[in-house]
Amino acid sequence: MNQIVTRFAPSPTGHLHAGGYRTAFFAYLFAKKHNGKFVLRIEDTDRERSKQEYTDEIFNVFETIGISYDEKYIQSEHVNRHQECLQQLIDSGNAYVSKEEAKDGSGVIKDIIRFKNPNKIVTFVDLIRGEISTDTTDLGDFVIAKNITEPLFHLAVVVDDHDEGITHVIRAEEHIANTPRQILIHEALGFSIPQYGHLPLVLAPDKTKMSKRKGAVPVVEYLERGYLPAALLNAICLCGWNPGTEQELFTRTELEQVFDLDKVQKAGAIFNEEKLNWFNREYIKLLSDDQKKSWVVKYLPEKLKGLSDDMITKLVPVIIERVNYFGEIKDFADQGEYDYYVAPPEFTIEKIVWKTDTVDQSKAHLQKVYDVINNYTDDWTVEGIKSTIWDYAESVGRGNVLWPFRYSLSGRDKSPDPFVLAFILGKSETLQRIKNILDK
RNA sequence: GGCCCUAUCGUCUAUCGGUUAGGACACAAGCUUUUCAAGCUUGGAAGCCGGGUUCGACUCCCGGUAGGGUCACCA
Repeated sequence: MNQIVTRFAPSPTGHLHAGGYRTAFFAYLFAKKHNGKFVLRIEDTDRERSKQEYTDEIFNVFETIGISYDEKYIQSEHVNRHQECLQQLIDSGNAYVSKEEAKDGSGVIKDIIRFKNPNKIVTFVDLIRGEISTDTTDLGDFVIAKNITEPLFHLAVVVDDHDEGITHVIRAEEHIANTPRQILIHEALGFSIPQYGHLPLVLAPDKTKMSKRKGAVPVVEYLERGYLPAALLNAICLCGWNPGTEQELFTRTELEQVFDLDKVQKAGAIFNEEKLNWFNREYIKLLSDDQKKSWVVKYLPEKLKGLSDDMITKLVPVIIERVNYFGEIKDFADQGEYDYYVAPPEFTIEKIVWKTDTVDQSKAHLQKVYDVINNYTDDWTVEGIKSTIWDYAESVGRGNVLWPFRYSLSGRDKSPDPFVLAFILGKSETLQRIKNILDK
């Protein structure tokens, strides 16, 4: 059996969102699964709308997310070949030049090239949907080139797919209606017809097609927000596809082995960002301490940049614990969440009390904590700090001691527990902050 | 509107004629060595409608409805 060759053929006319990249991943994964090749082709025949920055963006995202391609093509570099095939179609009577008024309103009469439609029923077996039949009579003699030197989409796609040896065209559902036309051109050119598989669309939250103002988050933006590339890939692949088991977390290798088109969904799906968050948290758990630290450092908010390296190292687990993606660190920082690591907090003395305690009672507990810590000489670890205070807290009520202790360090109703805070802050700063309250 | 595609919890989905319709995310409640987070336990939550076929339909067929795609000198 011939080697399978799939391709992803985006037009660089805008940002690609989850749907676009999902198409790419599925084509890539299908090729990998069957030991085939994956081709990336930039379809930039529309010179006016194509932008180099979008082409660059596609390459960058592929690089970042780790999708490799065996061959790369720029469609516009093949116009000579397209023209050649166009001429061949004209010579064989499968296409003809038509003098028509330009559609731009200028009233100019120009030559456009139309395909001579044989007006027949075209049937193909879609890899995902099964048999699809269309009466191409409805299509008329469709346009395949603006003029003899400017071939259009349908012609270019057919010629390139053939020349690049594409055996399986895996693309989005919106191309179903284009397929009969392209099959007709394949036949007219004497090319063998590839297999087609049309993926369902990734929808906006209201179940309609995505657009800039409706849920279409560019994949680069997810990457910029600090989602792990592997998590993003995993989440996108699980949207509209499942392995047939209850496994949801996959390594790249597993995906390449287990993915196949037969488990791809037929209906459109909404990409769920909550689920993406979950995937990302799962992937963060898998990171080494060093990796975690470098991600945190990369997204470190301005106000924490003066902190010592040692303190940042201690802060990493605390920060990561409550973040879905690394860009969220900034949101927490903006809410003042990390202020108490940088400087002693403002506090309201009444807030040190736990439930029914009085301020004086709470201060008495704090004084005890102060003394205990002051006399503590073992290693300054979370466990050590905890064990030195635990017995006292246990004897008079944990909340009665721990709440004022924690509040004196953070000045906030919500924060990590006091032992972790004390550990991060260090002994002298911890004592100083308790003293601040006692002196009030 | 024509043609084409699709239809299970809020979301992503399992089920390939017989199940208490399963899982995940999200949500709620409870538990856990103080708050938050995490973790653990429990819970609520679905077959679009109507006809067939069949001993038996979420599953097969037809119709309706709804949603989507496409009808460019864009891709």
